Amino acid sequence: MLQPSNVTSLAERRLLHETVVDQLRDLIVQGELAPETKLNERVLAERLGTSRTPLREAIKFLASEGLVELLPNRGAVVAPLKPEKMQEVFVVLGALEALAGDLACRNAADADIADIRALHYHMLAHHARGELAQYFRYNQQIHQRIIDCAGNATLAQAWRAMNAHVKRARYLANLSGERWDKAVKEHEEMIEALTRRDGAKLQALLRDHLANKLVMVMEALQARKTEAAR
Amino acid sequence: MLQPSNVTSLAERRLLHETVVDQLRDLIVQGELAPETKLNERVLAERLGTSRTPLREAIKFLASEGLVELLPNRGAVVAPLKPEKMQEVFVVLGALEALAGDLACRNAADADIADIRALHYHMLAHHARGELAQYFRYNQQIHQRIIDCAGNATLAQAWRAMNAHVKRARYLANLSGERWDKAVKEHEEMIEALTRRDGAKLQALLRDHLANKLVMVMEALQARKTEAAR
DNA sequence: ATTCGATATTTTGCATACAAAAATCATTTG
DNA sequence: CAAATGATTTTTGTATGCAAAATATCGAAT
Repeated sequence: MLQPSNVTSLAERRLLHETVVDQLRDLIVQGELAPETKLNERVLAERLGTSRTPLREAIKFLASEGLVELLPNRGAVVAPLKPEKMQEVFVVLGALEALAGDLACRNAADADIADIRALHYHMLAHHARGELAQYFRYNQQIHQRIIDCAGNATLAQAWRAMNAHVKRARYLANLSGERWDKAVKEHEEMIEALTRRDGAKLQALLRDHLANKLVMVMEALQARKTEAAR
Repeated sequence: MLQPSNVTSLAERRLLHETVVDQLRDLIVQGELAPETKLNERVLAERLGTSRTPLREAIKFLASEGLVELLPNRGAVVAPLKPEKMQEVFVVLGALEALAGDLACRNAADADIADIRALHYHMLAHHARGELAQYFRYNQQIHQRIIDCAGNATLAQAWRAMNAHVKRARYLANLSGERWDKAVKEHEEMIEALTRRDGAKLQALLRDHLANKLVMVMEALQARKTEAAR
């Protein structure tokens, strides 16, 4: 007889360290912990309901992802959100997404493409209603699904790490109507290329899409900077 | 008055945790700790001359790089060296190196290219003498330098993480004379393209070069597998 | 008032302690 | 003799302790 109650036994067992990693990553990506915030171990450990040891392990883990910076004998800070870093991240992310797009065109099942198309229509709906937060959610899901369709877990992991940095910048990108429309149009073309399984085209579209995204993020960062200077 | 003795103060101060990360990474990459070896904390800490705390932090750090796997409540093991994983890594590495090659052709200083060319000749010399270990050393240095010339620290870090996996497989790749000659020839063309600053060409060459490297690694893995099966 | 310096406090980095889980081993039982 | 069971040991995961480094505080001197 099968053991239906047992299927989750291994997956469920989460280490405190991992939940701390996820919580802390969320805090950073959501901007709850602003860039360059000092991570006080005692305070943070209390806030997350653990002791310093698992928290320190989590900090080391996130340091490897580049979300926090370690300062010898001075603890750790949330990684600064520098324009130069953003440029670098977008260049790498462009290469990874382009690769993923190409692979997805070869490997995706028809059902996967249908799913992505469905997500796309959801996104269109939220765009039409001007619902930015939900638009972003579906947008992220679409990109995530394209990566997953590439069928390369190593690529997916590298992408996630890079994308975390982009997500962090997202909350300060106030999409102007014009830019938003353009982004949607680009998505339209991407879905088309994916449906036609035109890898070369999708690759190019993803590159352009990310390049435009970078421009928006850079403008937002510039705006934040001038705002901070006044 | 200036404080000339102070210039190294910040850089020099290394955390025990970091030296442990480096030591442990080396042990894994060099194959001293074989794939799937269980990492006993007490034993390893003693071997590296520290306590369990910094060791555990190092393990978490390397887990993020994918060199060790965490097993809930069962510690950690050196990441297995699976053919599927290798394929994935090489695909991603191909995209990263191609990108780096393209960027290097734009951004490298003439002096950098001259340096790389010099490394290339060193490598040729060791190839001619059949000195495999030294050949590998210069080979790695050349690839590293190309990445560096791209002028993208984020790219460089992502590359290093991927490359660690490849390095790990290297020690079991018994270069046959024929394959070795071919690899050298490919390097010859790469240097040429870089000198001409032909980014598109270098990109393509790097892709092919890595694809061939993958074939060699896969054969070696296959050989090891059949050997283990007897 | 500002800067410097000594002292007190906090915080980090590492080691150790302790409880819970896993692994091992011996014993028993079918 | 193999499998199962239970006790024992080992190992992991987390908390805590302690020394060293960094930071803050306060007062004195220019």
